[in-house]
Amino acid sequence: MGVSKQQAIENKRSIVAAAEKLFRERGVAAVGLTELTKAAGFTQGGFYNHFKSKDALVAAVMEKAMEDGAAQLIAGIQASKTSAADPMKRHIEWYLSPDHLTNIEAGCPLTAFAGDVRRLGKEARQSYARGLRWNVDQLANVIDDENPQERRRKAIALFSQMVGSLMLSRAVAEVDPDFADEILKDGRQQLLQAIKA
Amino acid sequence: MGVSKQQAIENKRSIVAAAEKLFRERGVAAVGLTELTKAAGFTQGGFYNHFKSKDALVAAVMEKAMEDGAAQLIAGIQASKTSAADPMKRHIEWYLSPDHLTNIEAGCPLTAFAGDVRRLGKEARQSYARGLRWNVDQLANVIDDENPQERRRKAIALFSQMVGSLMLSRAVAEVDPDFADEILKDGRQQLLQAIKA
DNA sequence: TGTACATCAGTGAACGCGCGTTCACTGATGTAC
DNA sequence: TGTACATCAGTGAACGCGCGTTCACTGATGTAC
Repeated sequence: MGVSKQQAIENKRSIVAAAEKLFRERGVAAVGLTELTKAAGFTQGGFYNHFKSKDALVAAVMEKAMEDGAAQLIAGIQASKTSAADPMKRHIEWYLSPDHLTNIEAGCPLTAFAGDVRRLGKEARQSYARGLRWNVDQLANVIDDENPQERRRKAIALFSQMVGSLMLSRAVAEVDPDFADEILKDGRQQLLQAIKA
Repeated sequence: MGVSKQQAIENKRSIVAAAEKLFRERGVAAVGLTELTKAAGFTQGGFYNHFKSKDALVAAVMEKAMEDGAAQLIAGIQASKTSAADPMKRHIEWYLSPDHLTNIEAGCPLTAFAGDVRRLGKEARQSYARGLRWNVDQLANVIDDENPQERRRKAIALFSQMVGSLMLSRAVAEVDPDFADEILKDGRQQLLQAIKA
């Protein structure tokens, strides 16, 4: 009650941030606005000063998640350049790491929302599709092949396998951790082998 | 009201069948028991004559989905044997077909529930993990390699890519059908190439 | 084989609860003079 | 620079609604004699 415009903008941001974490971890449908605004440090009523509906928040969250994912990918590629490492190798090793397996909240949004996105609002689905297109484009740029079409094909297949390995590993992580490890390790090994050939 | 034991068993089955369709399509959290029992042709109250909770139904649905998926896979492999086709090739072509893309209700349960399973009850998660293990075992059996360990490794990587391609394709199918097609086609092409090498 | 009665699948109203959303209110911020 | 007032982010109670679950009930099925 009585808050500077600057503070209001930061508050809106913290609602989006809290929502992103909760949506990734527990699913969009399972998280209510009361819980969500409380996690951001507010009461439910103020929510509608920032968003016209839960759906609008979902769209904002997806947009932000895609931006964060993009920034993460660029940072990884840049770091590889300065350290003279193979960016694709580095990316695969991070993507299929035990760390990324556990860290859904801050990991790749394309895997985190892969299951939910079909059921979200149109705006969120469009953000997701745009994010995926962008991701594939970036990967294609660092793939070792002189044919651009072939680079794109490889990028799509590579990324599909990364997403599939991570999703399946996460799916069984709690009840069958050994199997989860095996899936992750195997995906890493096969992909690293594939980019050498 | 007043129903033969035989009929009661069939009614329970139709609750599970209706639930499976709805859960696959819309997600477990988003489907209520009232809607669900109505879809099966009953009123909500009778539900608890068959299951002690929604969670128990979810477990039964997952169990049934895994059995159906297993039967589907076996039938596919058998059909390949009698027609002298390569079972893996046939499987990939079916898995990454436009038909399977659309038909979530009757398609592979491992992809259909890949996003949701982490958030379901323990029994359901265990069924899923068991189903995935079984699926990998079956695929390993039809892979062309004399080393059993290598067969298993290839099976895991292959299936991960199938799941990833199908998930991503489905994720963007509604808002970007061209891209969805590209993902599916590309996955198919790359996988068919991989099993030849 | 026919009758009397217990069983129990299915009905539909009701329970407390949390959902998304609305609203009258508050009070510090930010503006106009 | 100081005062008066409009703005609007945040509060917290309330809305109708559907959730998962419970319950008293019904009546055909299935059993005991």
